[in-house]
Order: sequence, then C-alpha cells, then structure tokens
Amino acid sequence: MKATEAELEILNVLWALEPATVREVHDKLIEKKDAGYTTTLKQMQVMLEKGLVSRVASGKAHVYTALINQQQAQGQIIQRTVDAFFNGSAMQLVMQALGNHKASDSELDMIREYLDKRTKK
Amino acid sequence: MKATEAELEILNVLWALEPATVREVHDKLIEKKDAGYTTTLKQMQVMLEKGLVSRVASGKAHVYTALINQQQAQGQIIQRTVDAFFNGSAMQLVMQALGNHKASDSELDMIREYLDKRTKK
DNA sequence: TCAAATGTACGATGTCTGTCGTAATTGCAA
DNA sequence: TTGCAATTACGACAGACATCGTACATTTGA
Repeated sequence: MKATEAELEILNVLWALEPATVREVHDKLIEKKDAGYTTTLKQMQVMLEKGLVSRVASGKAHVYTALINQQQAQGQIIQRTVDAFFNGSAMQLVMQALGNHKASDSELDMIREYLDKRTKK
Repeated sequence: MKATEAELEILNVLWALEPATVREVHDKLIEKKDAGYTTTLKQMQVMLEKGLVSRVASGKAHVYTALINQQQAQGQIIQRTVDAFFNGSAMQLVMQALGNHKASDSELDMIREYLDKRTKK
C-alpha cells in the first residue's frame, strides 16, 4: 500500500483534479517537474496495478481516480515520521515545522483558532 | 546534501550515542531493525564519503560523529514530507498533525506561545 | 474514408538503494 | 611474537525506481 515518491506526486495532482486523464495530470505535473508524457503514463499504469488508482475509458483516453484518500495518507505518513524521527512526539514535529517554514499571518491565525477550539473542548 | 531513509535511521541512533563506533550504532539499530553488521558498516562508510559523518580511529575501530545536527535533519525530513504529501504547505501538515494526535494543554500552550512570538516579529 | 493527431501498451535501460559475502587489516592476549 | 577475534575495506548483487523510445490503437475532422 505504499507509494513511491513519484507516485505521490501524481496522487497529489490527482486529488486536486480527479477524475482526470493522463494528459491532464501530466500537464499539471510538468509545471513543477520535468518529465515525458509516457513517463507519467507508465507511472499511472503501474499505480493501477498496485491498486492506488482506478480508471474508466472515456473516448480514446482513460479517466483516473485515486483509490486512497488524501487525509488518510497524510495521517499515516505523519504517524510514521513522528515515530521514526521525533521520538513519538507530534508536537515536536509541529514546532519544527513551524520553525523551519515561512507562514503567513493568516495561516498562523488559522492555527491559533484551531488551538482555541481544541482547548475549549 | 540529502540522506536516504536508511541513513537517517543511522543518524538518529548516532545523535543519541555519539561519538560511537559502528558496533555501537549497529547494536542499537537492530533493536528496531534487522540487518547485518557489514550493512551498517557500509552505510556509515558511504555516509562518510557523503560528508554526513566524520570519524577518528580509536584502537582498531573508528569512532563516528554526525556532521549535521538533529534539527537540520528533522527539517529535511519535514521538507520532504511536505513536498511529497502536503502540496508544499507546511501549514497543512501542522493542521493535520494537530488534528490526528493527542496533545496536552501544556503542549498546546507552547505552540500558542510560539505563535505569539512569531506574529509580534 | 483515411490520414493526422492523440492516446495507450510494452519493453528496455540507467541509476539508486540496501544488502551482504569475502578478503584484508588491526589490536591484543597468551 | 604470534594466533585469534574483531573490525574495516572492497566489490558485487538484486530489486526498486524513474525514465523514455517505439509500436500499436483509437478518435476525429477534412
């Protein structure tokens, strides 16, 4: 059930666009990354075999849909990362993430808002 | 200067023990993971070439020290995770981490405090 | 209708990663 | 000093990954 780096990039695109054709995914993908069309195609074919995505024919093309949902995947990877590299402390990861990345005021406000809701409850 | 998954596991052990010999690192490593001694040795030799660690001879063994600190590496891991799973948004990761894990009030306070410092500045 | 355009299928390849076997080396104890 | 146990050095290997070239299939519009 684990996806490779390249597969995750595709999943990311797919989660935003789905359902989507290889062409659509590829065009979006090369905004960030350089690769040939057949590379993306092959990648998605492999993902189909792995059960990461499904597809249906539509005209001459195939239309793909992700079979794992984004939040589930994100939750799993966070758990794995926290266990392996942050001594099991998710908060340690959060602090590190806040420290190492630029965040806009509005983003920080969102987090603060979230924290308030947490505490009240 | 990117480390692989296996290299990060070794670094993790090294940070706790350093300075440490291959034997010491390996013994600690196999508590969690199964691998041969020469595998760990080779890994650390490669890491030496990559400049991830340094070493000095001590008796017949070598004593290794990490050349990147833990925070740096954790930052690297977060960056990679964010890129692969969170569309490059560290905030998205933070929210997910906060949502999926229990956090004590004091931990939440720490984060709130941190946020305040951030905003002021 | 049929040829160009578009898409899929399939196989080949180079690289990276992790793994380990074996040989060479070293320090130490007897 | 010498043999043994522990360590390092070297190289090879399989499998995973990412990439792409080329052949085949399908749609469509002139």
